Amino acid sequence: MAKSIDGKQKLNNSFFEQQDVVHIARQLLGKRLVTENQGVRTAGIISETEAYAGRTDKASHAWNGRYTSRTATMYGRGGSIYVFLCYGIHSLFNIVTNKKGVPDAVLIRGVIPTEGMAAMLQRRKAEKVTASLADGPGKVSQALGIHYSYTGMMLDEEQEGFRVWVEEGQSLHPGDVAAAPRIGIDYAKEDADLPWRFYIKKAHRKR
DNA sequence: CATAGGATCGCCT
DNA sequence: GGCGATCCTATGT
Repeated sequence: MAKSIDGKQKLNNSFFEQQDVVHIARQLLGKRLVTENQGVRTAGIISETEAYAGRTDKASHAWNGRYTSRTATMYGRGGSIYVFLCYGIHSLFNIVTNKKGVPDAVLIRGVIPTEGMAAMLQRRKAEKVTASLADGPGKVSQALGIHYSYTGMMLDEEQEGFRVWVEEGQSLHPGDVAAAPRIGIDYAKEDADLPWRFYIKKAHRKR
């Protein structure tokens, strides 16, 4: 396992090649998501995730084996990133999981900022660091400088001055974590109520 | 705090 | 041509 500059353990790629995307989504809570963009480093503790279970999940872009130029990256190997444009404005950041050919992914829906506050404030056009600075999937990408054009890269791969990876972060107790239905997927019908969104309960959040 | 409406564009039909 | 794994602002309670 490689160590980053401040000594935190980067997650091994085998973590993202596990087969249970729901389990991975839960385990990512408390981990640290780090980016470097043109030399600017920003990071936050992952506080909210959602699992999307590939072909068998009606809420997934890859439902029923849907394969297009956009969703092709979901079929890459675990540990690659899937970033897509939502509502014409927002880049939504996912980490692809499972083996190559199985289009599972975890959407990162929220982080608690820990590093690079000045850069995140500037990108978010905010003046103060608050709990809402990066508590939504579009906000996460904006704060961390993740653009949808980066889709298809591997975690820890550098391209055009950009790199993103995941490190060990804070340990959580089972009671710190809540599960709930995913957001904005009413169209998924019988899959819309699956409790595949995970978040750190607010009372347990800390730096 | 809750709700409503506009922004904005690549992707799929 | 329509829409979305969202966010922000305005307005009302």
